[in-house]
Amino acid sequence: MEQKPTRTRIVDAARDLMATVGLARTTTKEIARAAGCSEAALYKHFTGKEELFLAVLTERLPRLGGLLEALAVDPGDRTVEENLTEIARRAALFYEQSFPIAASLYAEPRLKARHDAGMRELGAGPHQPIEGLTAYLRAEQRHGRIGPHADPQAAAALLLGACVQRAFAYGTTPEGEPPQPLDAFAAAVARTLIRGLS
Amino acid sequence: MEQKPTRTRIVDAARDLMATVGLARTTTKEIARAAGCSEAALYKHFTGKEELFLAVLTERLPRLGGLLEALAVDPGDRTVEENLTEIARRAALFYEQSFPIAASLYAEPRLKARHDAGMRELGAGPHQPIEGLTAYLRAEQRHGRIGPHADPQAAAALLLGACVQRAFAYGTTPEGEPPQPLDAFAAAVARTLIRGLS
DNA sequence: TGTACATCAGTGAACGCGCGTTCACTGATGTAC
DNA sequence: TGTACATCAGTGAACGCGCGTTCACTGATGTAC
Repeated sequence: MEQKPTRTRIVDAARDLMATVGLARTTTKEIARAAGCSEAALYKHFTGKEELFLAVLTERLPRLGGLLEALAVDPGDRTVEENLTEIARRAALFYEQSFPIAASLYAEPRLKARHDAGMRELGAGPHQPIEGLTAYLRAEQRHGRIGPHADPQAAAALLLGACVQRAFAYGTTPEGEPPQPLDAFAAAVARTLIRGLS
Repeated sequence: MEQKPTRTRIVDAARDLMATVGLARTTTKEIARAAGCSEAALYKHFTGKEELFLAVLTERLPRLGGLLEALAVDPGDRTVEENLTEIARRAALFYEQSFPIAASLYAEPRLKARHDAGMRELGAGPHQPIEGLTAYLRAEQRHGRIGPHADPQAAAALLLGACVQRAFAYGTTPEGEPPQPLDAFAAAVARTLIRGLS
């Protein structure tokens, strides 16, 4: 049976523990146990625990970039509502996965600051999806498929905000299940954003 | 000079440390130092550290309930857009304050679970603002001030989501300043939510 | 009034534990000649 | 081919430190008679 490289197993193990037992209880001992190596082995691959966590954050957290940039370049032949529904669907999934880990960084501001700095250097970070979606909406606006007086940035903040909020508010229910299935949620927010309250 | 009761000083000190140095570095030693008492004194008022944190969460985190429920009962004589702008303003301020602390609970799922359970018992929690805003929007719908086919729940998720997202994405910038002043942000999201993208 | 005792908020010093990290070492693999 | 040495991923055991918690104690206040 094929064995992945030790470094990979370590980073995977750390990521899994962060997602399940939380940053505070992700100790070197537990990481080593889950990765099937000694604690000392961690220090062959990382200078210390903080570097290991940074590796998890940069190498194992999903990105949302792709879809948004692709759409901004070529909106395709789907309707705006179809596109926004798909974006909401993917964004909600993305935040469901990444929010718990990203949020836990608030408990360790030093680690968070280092991660934020690293992200900024790559031009990434939590503001990136907003900018990507804003760019897509501007493109649609140029094509005349959304109104000339609409506010793409506000619209992007609304749509992605609803997706973040879903992860934030419903990681809280007893068994963590949101009140509304993903597809219904995505369709409802996209539709409401487009039509407004009139 | 008047001296506040020791318990109050302890909870205040813990809250301040959680907000500044983060949950992980809020140690009993630092709390005692900031409160101006001995570490042993903490255990005269709380059975342990976790109980102290729960006290901070239930006694020192702001609530958003009031405004929303008041509006649901009596929408007043302001326009829907004026009301939503004010809601967005207050919600953004609310999340700015409470989000960093609430988020850091993801690092300590055990503490988070106990807090969530306590909130649920009080009928509170992060879903409460959504329900409150949904109720307000339904009231406006009955008054005919928003369209009969609009989706109040989706609209509530969008508006409050944008406010959460603001706290989440812009706690990240180098000096933490959002790109848009609060009032402009609130006006833009309220306006966009009402008018849609047409 | 004085005296004896109870109560209670708060303390200084210690305790044990679990944590991140380091150390001397091993055993497998590669390489020079 | 065999031999001597270098390299390197990984280990078991130990280390020191900082943490949350406890303990025996103090001093102020209240109360019964």
